[in-house]
Amino acid sequence: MAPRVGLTTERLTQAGATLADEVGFDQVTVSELARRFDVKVASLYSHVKNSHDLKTRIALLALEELADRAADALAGRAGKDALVALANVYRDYAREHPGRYAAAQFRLDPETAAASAGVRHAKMTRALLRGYHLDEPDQTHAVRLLGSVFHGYVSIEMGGGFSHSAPDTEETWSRVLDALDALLRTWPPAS
Amino acid sequence: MAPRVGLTTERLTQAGATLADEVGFDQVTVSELARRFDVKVASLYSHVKNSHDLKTRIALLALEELADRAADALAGRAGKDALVALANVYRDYAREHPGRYAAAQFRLDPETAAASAGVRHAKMTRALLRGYHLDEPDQTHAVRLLGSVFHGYVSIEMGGGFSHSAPDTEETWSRVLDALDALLRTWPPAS
DNA sequence: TGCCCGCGCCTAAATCTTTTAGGCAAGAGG
DNA sequence: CCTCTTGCCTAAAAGATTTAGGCGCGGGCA
Repeated sequence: MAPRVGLTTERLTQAGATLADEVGFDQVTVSELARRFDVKVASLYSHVKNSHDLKTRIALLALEELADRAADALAGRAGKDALVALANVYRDYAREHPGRYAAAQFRLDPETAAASAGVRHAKMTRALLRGYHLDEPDQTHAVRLLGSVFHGYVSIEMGGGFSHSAPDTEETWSRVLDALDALLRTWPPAS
Repeated sequence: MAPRVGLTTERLTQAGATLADEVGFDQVTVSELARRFDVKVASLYSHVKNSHDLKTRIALLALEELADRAADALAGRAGKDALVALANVYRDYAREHPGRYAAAQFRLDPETAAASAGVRHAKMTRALLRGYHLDEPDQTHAVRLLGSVFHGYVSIEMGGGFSHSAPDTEETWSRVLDALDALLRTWPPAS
């Protein structure tokens, strides 16, 4: 028999992410992963604590990848240019890697979340907003609005929620970004 | 033994929804449901086709409940009043019934989705937008934007994504609705 | 070179969920 | 009063999760 396959936590996480993209994040199973490595299931338990641990690692991987892409996209851009670039990072990532994107939504316990790349995401959105000259607490409100729109749009679109309706989602997406840009430039005062 | 417990598809769906709120939608299992009815697992399979069928029914139930609440909330309201009311229906429902809300996001196959209360939701959002005098295709863009913000905000908030940051989410929520109202009143033309 | 020891993968086993097939009996309708 | 539907049962197979413990190969020791 092939003596040693060379399992590591990192390889398992990577393979898990690939598997997620292929079959969906919640179909990611320790058994299926073992099958792919042609290895007995129990062998994986030396590298990941359990199924939940595996999923957490995939989630953290996805968050890192997303943050890396976002950082690249924001480099050298400002204003609406940066807004569009960041928005497209999320949308494109979700399309290219649906399983990983779903993983990025995996509910992490607070300590894990605090140590994750999630904080980088928040920082980048804040950096983006510097171009719109919003003071606190409006900046935080805007960060949350942008997060909501990006996540909400992408997840509804990927869930097929916008299908079979008339204007294609491409056009809506660009008009939504126009609208957000306009909104950020003239952020309304508290009512 | 208790001869007949009185299982029906409806009671199972209801109990499944309650279970979802208690333990989370993806912890809803045929076995757990059987346990709650103090009945053997196989007995449930005369009432629901399988696990996926059960979850679909819970999803449809949640969509109906949400649509009913939305219809109530919109009755007699217009403009920003209606906007805030509808937004709060989603947010409150998610807080009261997290499992059901998660169920409402369950990916339905196209035919099922078309026959679901999902279409009522779209119609109500359009009704709301009549107060803002948007013509097609802008109205559709706005429907999608509102759906994205509502869903995105609620799911991030429930996932703890907004926790431990300074301005409380209550304030952000009201400012986001202010912003959306302002945006809809001055919807920017195509760039 | 030879040995040994830890790590990587194994077997075994318990527990749980899903799903199908077939059976018995209680209660509704004639 | 009989029968037939149907509601819940037993039985069983298949797959997932997780733990406990074993054996051999390769790298580091002498």
